[in-house]
Amino acid sequence: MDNTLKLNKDFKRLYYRGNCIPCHNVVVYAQKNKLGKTRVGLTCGKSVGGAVLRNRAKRLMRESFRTLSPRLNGSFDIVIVARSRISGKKCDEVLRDIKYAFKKMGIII
RNA sequence: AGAGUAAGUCAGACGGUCGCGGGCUACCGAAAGGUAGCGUGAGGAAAGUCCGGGCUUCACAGAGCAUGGAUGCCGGCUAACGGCCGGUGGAGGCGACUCCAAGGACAGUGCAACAGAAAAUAAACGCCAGUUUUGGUAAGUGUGGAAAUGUGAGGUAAGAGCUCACAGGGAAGAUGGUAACUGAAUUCCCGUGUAAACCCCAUCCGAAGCAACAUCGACUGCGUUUGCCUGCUCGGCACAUAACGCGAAUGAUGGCUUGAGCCAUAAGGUAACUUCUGGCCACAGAUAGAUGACCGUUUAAUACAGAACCCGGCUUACGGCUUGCUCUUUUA
RNA sequence: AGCGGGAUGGUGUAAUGGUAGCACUAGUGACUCUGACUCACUCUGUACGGGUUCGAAUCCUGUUCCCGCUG
Repeated sequence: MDNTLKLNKDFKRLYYRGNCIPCHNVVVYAQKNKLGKTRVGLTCGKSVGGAVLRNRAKRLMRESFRTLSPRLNGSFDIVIVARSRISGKKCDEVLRDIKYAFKKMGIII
């Protein structure tokens, strides 16, 4: 992972201006940037569950982004939000959702 | 076989491919850092934040009183505790066993709705004597959570622990025990409950919390020194430059993990626990917060659940396995 | 993470340990030619689990949920 989004204002900018693709388990916001590297932020609200479930969801999202990252087409700011349905899901299903969203936005080829 | 009760233990392991945090070593690099190798990386509750302690800052000569808070049978253990162990007393269970905020109602104040004569200085109805308001008396009176020792006999004008027997309770305290307590002889019949109401007694307690706090640099702000308004004081203005001090907010680094530590043996103790000797540190230290994905083998390995300054407890959530003991039923 | 406060009908809000009250809402009836207003009646309760007490919304304790402060 190249870089992470940390500031609240970056998240707000993406929620306001970025393209939004909701899937079954996650919601993906994305926007092109001119930094030359891709930055990703993961959020996981309290509605997902306790600390164990939230950590698990973040790991699944991070892993699926890692498997997709060699196929990136340019540099983007991406925010992935976990929905409450993600608890108990396997890596395959999360990966499928993120892949579908990325393809639709043209992030990966 | 079923039901129950108590204690203990585990929380997956191994191999392969990719990936993440910290440490050590080597090499490259001016440095930041990078590469390679080695080894390591969540719990029994990490949770709730309910107690206690360490650590840090602030306050503080010392002692006492008052106010406030906490605890409350006895002995022991512990750094300390509201914790643990052993006992005493009480409650529950056929039993194994479990549970108990368990001091004081002869210091004082309060409360006890409704019902009931009366809820605490008992006497309204009643009974008896006497005769028109006086004495004696407490047997009886739909209540209530609680009613003034209970039952029987004697006794009497009527009655009454007034007397006796049995039962109950209080005082007293032999004996045993470190103590809580146990409760023999003797003696008395003596006005309720509530302290998780205020309170009294005994013991303990300064406050806040790692987002504490310390260090560093930069920006900006304020104050003083300085100049001017004016001879002085107060006040106001200027800070372009220099020095010193302070600080709400901001950033970075430290605090940060070796500790009342873990393991094994032996000894003391009923036990909690303590001590000796040896060994280990290969026992997490992240900072938007690291443990994952896929495949295979095996297994009882599934549930509850993720460290955030650190320890000792308590409480709550929850899967499996083992062992001791108790009760019931059936068979031999 | 560290602290502090709270939970009462559908909503808002009272209540010294002793019958849980008020307003709005909802329902039924009356009034009216009909509706509204008004009047009468009714329904719906102390977050959950234990304990102290004769008796807990209240006192004590555990759990759940919500809110606030520090950032």
